[in-house]
Amino acid sequence: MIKITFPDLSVREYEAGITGLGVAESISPRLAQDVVSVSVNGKVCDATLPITTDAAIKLHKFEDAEGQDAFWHSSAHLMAEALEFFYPGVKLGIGPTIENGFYYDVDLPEGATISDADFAKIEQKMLEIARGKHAYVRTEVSKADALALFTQKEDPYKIELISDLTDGTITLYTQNSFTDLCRGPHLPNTGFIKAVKLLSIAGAYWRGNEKNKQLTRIYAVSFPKQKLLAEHLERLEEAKKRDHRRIGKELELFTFSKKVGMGLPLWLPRGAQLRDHLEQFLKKIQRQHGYEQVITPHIGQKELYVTSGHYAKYGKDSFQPIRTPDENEEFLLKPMNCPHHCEIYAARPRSYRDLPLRLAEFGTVYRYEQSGELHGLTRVRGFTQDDAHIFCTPDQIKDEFKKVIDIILYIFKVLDFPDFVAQISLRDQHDRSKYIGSDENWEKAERAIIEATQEKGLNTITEYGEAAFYGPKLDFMVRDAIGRKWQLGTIQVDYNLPERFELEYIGSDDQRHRPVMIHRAPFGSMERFVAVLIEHTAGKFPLWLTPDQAIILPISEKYHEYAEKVLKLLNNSEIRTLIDTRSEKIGRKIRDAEMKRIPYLLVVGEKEQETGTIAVRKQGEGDQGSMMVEEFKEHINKAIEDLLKPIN
RNA sequence: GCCGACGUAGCUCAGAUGGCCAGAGCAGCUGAUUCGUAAUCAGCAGGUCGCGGGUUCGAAUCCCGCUGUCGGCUCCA
Repeated sequence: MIKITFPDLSVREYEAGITGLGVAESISPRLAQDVVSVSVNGKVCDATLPITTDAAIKLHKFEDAEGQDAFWHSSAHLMAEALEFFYPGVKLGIGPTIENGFYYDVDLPEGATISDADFAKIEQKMLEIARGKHAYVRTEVSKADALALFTQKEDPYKIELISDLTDGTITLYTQNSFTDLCRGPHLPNTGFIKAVKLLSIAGAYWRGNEKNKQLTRIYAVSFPKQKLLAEHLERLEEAKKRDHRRIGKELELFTFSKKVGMGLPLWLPRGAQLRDHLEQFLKKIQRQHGYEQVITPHIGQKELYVTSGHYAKYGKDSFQPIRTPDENEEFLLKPMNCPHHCEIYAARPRSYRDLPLRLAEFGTVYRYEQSGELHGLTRVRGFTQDDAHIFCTPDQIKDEFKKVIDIILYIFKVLDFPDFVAQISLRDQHDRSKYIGSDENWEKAERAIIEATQEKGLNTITEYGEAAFYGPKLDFMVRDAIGRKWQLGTIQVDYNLPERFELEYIGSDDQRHRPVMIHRAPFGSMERFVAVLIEHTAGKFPLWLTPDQAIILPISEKYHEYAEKVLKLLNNSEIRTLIDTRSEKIGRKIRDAEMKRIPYLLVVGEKEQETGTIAVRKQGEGDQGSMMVEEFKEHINKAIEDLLKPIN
């Protein structure tokens, strides 16, 4: 007999060799139906794996992250089997679980194609196999046997994967007619899978390397109940409604023009107004934090970027140089503001007393993003960074860094940004060829970031290989409506540019020293920030409630006098008022047209005149009831305050 | 750049298997209606069917190229 300990620390005894499933059955048959995997001493395993010694276990259902992982991964195997059925000879890459479902990368046989028209039959086949309740059978094999199996299947991808594995740890899983190299864990059998939906198809490079062959990636999702699938699809639809591209169009915030060029946003009056609010808000914070605004031109001589090192790194993949009548002259559209700011720093001798020097600019930059990269406002070719560069002494770095973190956290808090992830991006641990600058400086910079975040008590994740080519960074990532992560705020330590531009300051020791530079942009870019802001505030924040857009609407002339009185009482210059009376011939048209844009409709009629109130209707929310004028005044002021919150 | 899908009036979309002068709703314009309040009534206007080739007696509908958008991959100073 062995002792099994449950998460609530209760203990039960079982025969050695009991499986997780067996344990579940001993508790209740209903539970056994739902158990998809089990953690044994913290390690997730098949629910059918015999447990031979005392152990602490936790049973996982589909609802648990661990359960979901096994469920979707098993579904990937199921999809692979269906694909083998329709595309004999298909070669398989990898088929992992992802955040919302799973995918399988496959190399279709010569000449074969797959498109969304094929999805239905594949789904049908998967369900057909699933209904057979085939067990997922685990086998441990030697490396040689595994290689032999996939050599026979002529699958170069699996062979490559196996080659990287150590002998003795290799397992295969088989369900029905299909065997795959896999670590597991898996569902007890295919019968758990009751609903599947293939979502999309995409090209994906083998092992994520552009130089490798491009495989066909098929995204899908599956559920243990049809209803869950329906709900999932429903959620996806709902999320699409919050897409900033859609809302931006509906609210007339921004647009794009084929003629102007792709990835070059055109801000419409209201979008510009919103963006301006944000700029004013940030400018004010920055003033309080000792930043000084500067303005620099949109172009710079090629030489500037040769000096900065950007030309060598990005020159050929950027907008190409602008020629002038002078053959020897070449200018580049600025892809970043740093070099210009370096030259401002270098404009005169600097003393340690000048530092930290914080130069800020809403600088519009142009980057030639690959055509397939463009995406609404989140990835564009011309955008405005809320940029600033802090020039400081090496001992000021950490402190300055922390102050920037404060600004970013303050902004996120004020704008009620939900979940963000603070990501520390460091060098690739293996390949250091893509970075410029000395190891020593890199290490100093990396340490400064890590310490600053620790001292700020920031929860961070660390990504290796994500650093910029000139230095490590701390990024604040936020998700958009459909779950994609975007980098918004960013802070980067840079030892390189000061060196390349030979920036100096005279220290208290009367010697020349090299300053350190911190790049930072709390919003990241106005475009991306507005995009994410729109998606996060859609439906809850009166984005388009601007102070001049409330309307007073007396229902007819006979109540005009009372309406005048109401107006006087409201007496709020922030509220634009429109009086609709027939005598003034404003009429229904204005009303109808304005209705769409005006958040509050105030109605004054007989009833109101009697009770001394006004009727209030709010766009999209219906009647707010009759209110005393003073009450409404408070109400509207509150709404305006909410709107202006980021500005004050 | 790569894989896949898509591209019809300002917006949302209809237009099997190629064939009467390309349709609807909303928005716009004109006029009527003044109606407790997001779709009042009548009329008008609005489209090189993304662009360019080709097949055909005939193409928005089929083929090719280009371009843009969307979903991914790679990239993201």
